[in-house]
Amino acid sequence: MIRCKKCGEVGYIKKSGKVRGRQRYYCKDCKVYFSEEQEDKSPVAHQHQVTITDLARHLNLSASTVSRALHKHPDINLATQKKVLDLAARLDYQPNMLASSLVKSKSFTIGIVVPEFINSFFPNVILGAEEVLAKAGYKLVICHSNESYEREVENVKLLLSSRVDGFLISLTQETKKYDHLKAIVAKGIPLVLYNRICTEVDVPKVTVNDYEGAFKATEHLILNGYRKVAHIAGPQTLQIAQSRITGYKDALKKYEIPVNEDWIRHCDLSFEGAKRTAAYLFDLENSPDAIFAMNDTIAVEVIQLAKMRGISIPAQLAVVGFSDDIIAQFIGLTTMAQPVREIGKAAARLVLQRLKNRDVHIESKILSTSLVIRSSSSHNH
Amino acid sequence: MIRCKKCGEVGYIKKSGKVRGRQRYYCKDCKVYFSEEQEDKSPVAHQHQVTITDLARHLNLSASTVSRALHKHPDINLATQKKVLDLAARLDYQPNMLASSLVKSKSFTIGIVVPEFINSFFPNVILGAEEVLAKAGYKLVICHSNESYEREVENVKLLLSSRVDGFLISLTQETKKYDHLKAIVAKGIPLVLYNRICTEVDVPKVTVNDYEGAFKATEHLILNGYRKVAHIAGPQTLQIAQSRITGYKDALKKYEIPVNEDWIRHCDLSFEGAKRTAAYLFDLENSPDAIFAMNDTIAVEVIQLAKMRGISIPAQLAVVGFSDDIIAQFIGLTTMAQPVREIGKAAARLVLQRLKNRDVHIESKILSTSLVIRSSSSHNH
DNA sequence: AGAGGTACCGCAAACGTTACCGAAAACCTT
DNA sequence: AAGGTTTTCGGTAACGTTTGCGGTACCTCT
Repeated sequence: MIRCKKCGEVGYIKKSGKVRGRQRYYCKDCKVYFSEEQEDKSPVAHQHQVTITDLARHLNLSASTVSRALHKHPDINLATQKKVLDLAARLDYQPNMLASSLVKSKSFTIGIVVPEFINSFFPNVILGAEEVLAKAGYKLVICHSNESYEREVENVKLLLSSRVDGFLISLTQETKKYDHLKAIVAKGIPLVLYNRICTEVDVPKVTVNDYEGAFKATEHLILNGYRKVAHIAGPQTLQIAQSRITGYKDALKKYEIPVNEDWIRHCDLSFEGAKRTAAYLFDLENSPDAIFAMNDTIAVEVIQLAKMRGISIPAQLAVVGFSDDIIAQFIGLTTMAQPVREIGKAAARLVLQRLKNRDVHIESKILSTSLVIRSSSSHNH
Repeated sequence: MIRCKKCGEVGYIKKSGKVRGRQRYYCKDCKVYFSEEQEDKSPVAHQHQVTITDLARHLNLSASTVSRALHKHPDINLATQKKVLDLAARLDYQPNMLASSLVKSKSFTIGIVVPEFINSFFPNVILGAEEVLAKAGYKLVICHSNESYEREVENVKLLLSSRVDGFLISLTQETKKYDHLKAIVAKGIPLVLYNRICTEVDVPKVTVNDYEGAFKATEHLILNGYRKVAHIAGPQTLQIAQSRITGYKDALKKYEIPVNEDWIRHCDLSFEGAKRTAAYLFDLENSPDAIFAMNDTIAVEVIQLAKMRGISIPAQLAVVGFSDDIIAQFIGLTTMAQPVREIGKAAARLVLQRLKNRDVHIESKILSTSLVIRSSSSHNH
């Protein structure tokens, strides 16, 4: 039984609108609207953190003075500053970044989206980026797309909503549309692509010299006497996969080894995909005696399968990976090392530059790779 | 040459306060303060994202109506709603979470801090937590402390500043003080500890049955004929390290094998520390024939060193790890598997519960482990 | 044709900070 | 001492949203 607050007990109350939780009512006597009583209103706000106004009240100061004191503004008397700082420490005051970012329309955070972080590659990129950003007073918020295009788009939206000041993005293997990236650029927010890049958007990019890396990796196999070199490539959507294929092919051409298209197999970046592709190559009538894999994860799967089938490495089969993932050294995988940490740092430096100066065109950065020779491709190791 | 705006060209202007970038001046004629002209004022705000007020202006509506339309409030005419939604889509409107979190004093984000994420353990925890939280409409913001106590404290402060609604924390190996955790509890913000927990704060915790896991791992070694079982433990500060030691000792006791304190070595969670400790055990006059390592990373280092020294595994030395990290299967490491993903899920569920009902005491959750036997401890594998 | 109801929308306050502007008080000058 | 300076502080608007409350215009009954 709902009663009007003004005319007391009278029941002249009729139902009206349908607001969120509770209903609204109308009293024809008082000609007034009102809503249900909030009985479950928790009596005590359970999460009131200390605010600047609290500090001001305690010290008989204005909010602006407290704010300035906290920021050590020279206009404030040192004694007052000390009083404020002391109380802030005593009450464990934590500034509300939401409010401050809102008025400054700047959040001092950079959003990074990684497609995956089970392998050590992206975590290391993050570490590198964080190092540089921290020095510049920026925080890094990490999102991972889990190799899903939808999640990538969601992540971008989320970060846009959080009003990050800049983006560091590495694409998923399924990403074929780039509207979400273009939207970032259109809004004038600095964006840097790294590792998994695309050519469709005109922003600074950080990559390693994939072509050269693939070339050298393939050359290394050839020079070690392997003539039947296959390549397990990444998804066709990936720019880096394409570059590595070209590098692979060109290395073969240099040594006048015909390219066998059957030995170039695309595969997605899952364990199963890798295993399936490895099996395909093994089962070939004319099977290769060396495999250059797009990345270490795939290379490891190749080695695993080879072991299971009793194929000895590197006698019967040589394997070279890409990245020098942590796991590579444990299983003696020859691999093309990337300066992973440096990729993150470089990307971070580029956003910061862009943040400082939005107008000038900023160059992309191409880092170089280096071959780490281990036992999977050479008898001497 | 600075001139007073009011009295025109007259130079009666004297220097005054010292504000941020520019100076403030005082004109004794006009008796008025003013500051330098902002000449470098960029003519166009370079980052104005579309706001609700923009939409309102375009549609001749009030901000409140637009807000309600975006949230599909029933009070709004469907035609108006559609107009708003369409325009929002066309202009790629992204709600400003800063503002909305501010007024609702709720951010719908949970902060998770991990000590490290080079190994696959914590990334998987994150994946699990995210899955649960996403379903409940929460976002997860990831911070990593890099095994540094200071960074852990900083992370907590950062997350407090970001006004996260809850915390998921796993401690670093150096954490001995818990004031930062107590501060969270004092503020009434839900906190759940997982994996690297401590007993000093009374909050729900998620762990695996470390004692039992260690017991079984040790027992497995004993039952496979190894009598001289050593244990490389984690840092003494870690609760889980202690539990595992107890499990290890109790297993020995069960089979009436005397505990050799020389064979229990603490080590920090770095590669170097692990290697050093392994070397110590190898160099012992009476060296063990089996090692139960605190985690897989250490176990892997043990195996690496053994290989280098020509110690055959498992003939001369058996090794068992803990976690079933990705790497374990590649190198055939016997290990105690933890339901990693589940740890994240459980922790997430606990914060959510706590968020719903702040008063009731919430039970901690202990998940169970299972032994995965591979070639590092058994000839049959 | 009123009267009572409903559908739809706007006003304004609030969230916690920051920053511009101004002003009182304290401090120096002659 | 009187005026000029400087120091130190407060008022206030603004950032973009949300939401309670209230109003107008229309509709639907007798």
